[in-house]
Amino acid sequence: MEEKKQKEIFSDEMSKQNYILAEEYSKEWEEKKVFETKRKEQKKYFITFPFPYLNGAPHVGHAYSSFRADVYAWYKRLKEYNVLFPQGFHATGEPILGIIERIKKNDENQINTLKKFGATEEDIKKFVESPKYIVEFFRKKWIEALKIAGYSIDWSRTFTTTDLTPSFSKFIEWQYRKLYEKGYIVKGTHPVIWCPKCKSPTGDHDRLKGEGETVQEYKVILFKTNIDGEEYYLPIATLRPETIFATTNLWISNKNYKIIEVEGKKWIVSEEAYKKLKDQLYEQKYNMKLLGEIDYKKLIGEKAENPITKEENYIFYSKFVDTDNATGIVMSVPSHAPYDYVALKEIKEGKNTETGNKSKEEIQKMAEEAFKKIKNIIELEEIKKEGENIINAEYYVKKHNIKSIEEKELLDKATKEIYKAEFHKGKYIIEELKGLKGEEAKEKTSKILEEKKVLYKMYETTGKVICRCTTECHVKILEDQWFLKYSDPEWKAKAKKAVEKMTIHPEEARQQFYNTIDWLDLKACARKSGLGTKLPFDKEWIVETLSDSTIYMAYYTIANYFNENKIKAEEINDALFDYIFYGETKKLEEGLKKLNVEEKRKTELKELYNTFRKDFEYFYPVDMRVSAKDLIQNHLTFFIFHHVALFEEKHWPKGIAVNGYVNVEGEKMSKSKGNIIPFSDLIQKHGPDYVRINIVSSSEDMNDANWSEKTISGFKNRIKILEETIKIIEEKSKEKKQNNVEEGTEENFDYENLNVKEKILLHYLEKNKLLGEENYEKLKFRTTTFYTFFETINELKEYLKSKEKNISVLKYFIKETIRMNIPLMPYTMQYFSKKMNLKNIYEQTYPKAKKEYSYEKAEETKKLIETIKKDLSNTIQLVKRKNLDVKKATLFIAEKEYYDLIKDVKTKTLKEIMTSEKYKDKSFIKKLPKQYGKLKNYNVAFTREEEIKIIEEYKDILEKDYNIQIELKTEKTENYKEGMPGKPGILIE
RNA sequence: GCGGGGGUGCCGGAGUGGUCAAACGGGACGCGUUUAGGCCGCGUUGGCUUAGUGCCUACGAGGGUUCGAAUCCCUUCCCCCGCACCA
Repeated sequence: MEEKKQKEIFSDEMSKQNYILAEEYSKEWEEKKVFETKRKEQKKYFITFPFPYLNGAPHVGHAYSSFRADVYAWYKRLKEYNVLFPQGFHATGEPILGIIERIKKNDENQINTLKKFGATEEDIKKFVESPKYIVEFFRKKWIEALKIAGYSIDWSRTFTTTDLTPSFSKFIEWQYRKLYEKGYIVKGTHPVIWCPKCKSPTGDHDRLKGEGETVQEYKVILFKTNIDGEEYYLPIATLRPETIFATTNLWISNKNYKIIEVEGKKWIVSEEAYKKLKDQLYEQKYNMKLLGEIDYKKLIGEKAENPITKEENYIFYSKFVDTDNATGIVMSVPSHAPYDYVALKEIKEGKNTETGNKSKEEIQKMAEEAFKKIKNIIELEEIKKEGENIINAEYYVKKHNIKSIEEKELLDKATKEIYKAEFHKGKYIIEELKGLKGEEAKEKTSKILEEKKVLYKMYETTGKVICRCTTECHVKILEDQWFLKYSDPEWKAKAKKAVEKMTIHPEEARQQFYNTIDWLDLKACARKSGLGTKLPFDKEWIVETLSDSTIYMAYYTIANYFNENKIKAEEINDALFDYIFYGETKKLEEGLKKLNVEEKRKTELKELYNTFRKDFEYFYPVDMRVSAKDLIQNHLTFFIFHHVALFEEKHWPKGIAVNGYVNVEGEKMSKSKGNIIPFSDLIQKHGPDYVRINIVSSSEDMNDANWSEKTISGFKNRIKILEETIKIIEEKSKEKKQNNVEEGTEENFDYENLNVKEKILLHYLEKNKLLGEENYEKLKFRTTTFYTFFETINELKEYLKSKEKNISVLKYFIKETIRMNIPLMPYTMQYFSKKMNLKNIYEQTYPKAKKEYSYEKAEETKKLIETIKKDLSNTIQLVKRKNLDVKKATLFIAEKEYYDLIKDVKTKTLKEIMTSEKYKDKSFIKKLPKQYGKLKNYNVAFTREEEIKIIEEYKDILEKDYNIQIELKTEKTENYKEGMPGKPGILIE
């Protein structure tokens, strides 16, 4: 607190006031334990927000979702629910260890970030000693920030994952043993992008280069060859095995190759390939062994046999062959691969530099021979149009004007294009593949090759991937990996059922959940490094981060007892968890028996476990989980999966609300832009309520929110209006007290005797209550704010322009407005509540809309006044443009007959009206024929008398708005300006 | 590539068949209030026109359905997000 005081940087007095209120009330609420929720008779509402990761302090990005959760919690409290809103913290996994690593390496970025969040040099030194210090540091920051910001969190139930909370680890172990028993956890192998130096999978965020690259499966096909009388195999690697029907030659690089043994055959592969195959279990699966090395020169100009066509293909060198890609041996299909086409053409033209043990002429001759073999096996309509015998690749090479094998960019482009065209639109014209589509041709070819036992698989990255440690990565197949079996159809079906029954805001998100459930496959659920709980049935492994954060909400229901030391982690076991969550009495006895405690304690514990069971039954399921949309594809869906796997249907989650991301001043947040504002800075500068309402109302549904400082003024200005109104009320009641007049309450205004302005004020108040509630319910807080705050206060603003103000009405209006806006600005509303003698905000309810205050002509009255205002301002502008003084406006109410006329138009013909005696002398009758059609649809809401009365009443507001004297004339006088019903004539003087 | 969501005024964003030149919020500008600033009030913010009016052009682009489309259908271009062992 001390250091905070020093950097008082409030944007203005109002922000400062708000912060001071926050300090006062948050302390008071904490002391009174206002938000500590206990089981009671009242209906409950359990709302959660995903626990934040403790590798940083909260920033503006966290503010949005978490404020949404809190606004909803406040709202449900106003709706008389016993709201449970707990908050834990997350520390499982690598990131915290990552911080330590980076500090050790003196990473400036990291150190600056830590300092930005308030860490001192001392702190940073300590962080290196143990992750515990980092966790403690950030947890403190988080709790401080959330408390001052007015979050209505039950802190008695907080905890941090990992073995920092041993009882939680026990809970995770229970979960995993259960899933294992149910067959939802299985062992298997899995290819990952791997850093050989770090000896760990290299995720997107760990990459220096190659973000977004994934694992790709190459087909490896054996071409038989004979060198020095010995049989060897050249394993070519390809993504398009179906083109094997049109090979002309093979490509190798100019580096020496390794000779390896695979399933008893001698393969020739690049050195890099050998290492990769080793990591892809070739030793285990195919008994791979390294035999020796072979000079690439020996291979050039030799022949190898295509296993399908049995044709002999020459082996050539080409520059484009990368020994670090797949096997380092490539089959050449010049008809369908631009690289092959250009490379072969170059050799044919004698541009080849590496001829091995052969002469240049020999190689050139061989190339000529190979070139003759080029033939299309896939036909493309658009190329056929150009001419019969055009080779597809040739066409694309010409299209891009590719001259040499060096033009990599163009070649890549051409390769992509031809592949796309052939895959989607190509027709196979060879016997074996006739009539097949792209994917089918691939499959069929693979099948043939498989039968011939010349087909293998190899994994490669889709592009170069370089680890942060600057090592190049490749694909490794992880063995004995633990997986969650999200592929299980029954499990999927259950998850879908849960989604079906769930309340989801916004509704569009539901489809995304279904898609995710369908798409999820085996998911690795354990890793070897990082913080976390050990996998109970295989202690080498640690339960992976995302899968240990799926059902922890259940732990909240009992966490307080562990926090209060009523029970220790040793005093719980699987059977007892079973009892808490399933209520099996048998399990209670069984679990207690297993505990290594005294009998006396067992009796106490039995009592306690009964309480746990009751608490769990009372609070579960989760009623609403509020989170950002990026978690749909992972966490939130896992949350559903694990619940349906482990809990009874009545305890499945009931609601999920997702929201967008947060932009700052219209820009994406990013470290490089430096626009990640720490939460505490925001609160300090603007005051918690203004931060809250400003960000929560900036967006809704899945749209991205925006943090903009400018918009805060809109809230402040309107709060000022409320303040001023309260001041008016206070002054009036002082006056009354001095005069011994009894103070007015909202009950003592007589609705029937209120004037139109007041009725309208009340009408909109009641309407906004209703609309506010409707939107609160759906977490559409932007719309909520629109009604409960802007619209409501704008109405008030208009009313305040009146000369005479009904204090009782104002009092009622203010009280109801306060109640509507508690979730959006709790501290301010608490302050106003005190001033208005209302209860504390946490004891209040959402104001019920009073039907009897709805005023049927409200819309019409508003329209009438708006029309007059618009006409007045238009006319005044026009007069002013002529540089004339504007002092007075006279409004002429249309003649009485005009009102009759409008009625007549609806029922009578034009002729009848024109000839009517009644309108004979009236000037407006001359215009009637032209306007007849229009007038037929003209809607007059009021009688002449009503209209006069309304305008009379609004005279003061009009005078104030235009700073002009207004006179209302109901008779035709000098300078008469003709108007219409609902649209008086105007004379400006 | 697959899946999801979008393209509206100076900006953010309402609007999903007529009441739309487009709510609401913000910005800019002008006027009023004020010693001044802030706040507040009024107004302007596609073009032309006008004592409170009328017209034209507009809701990514093109085409269609309709008496009538920002809103429905088709085509097309563009943007954002996710695609896994990473939290």
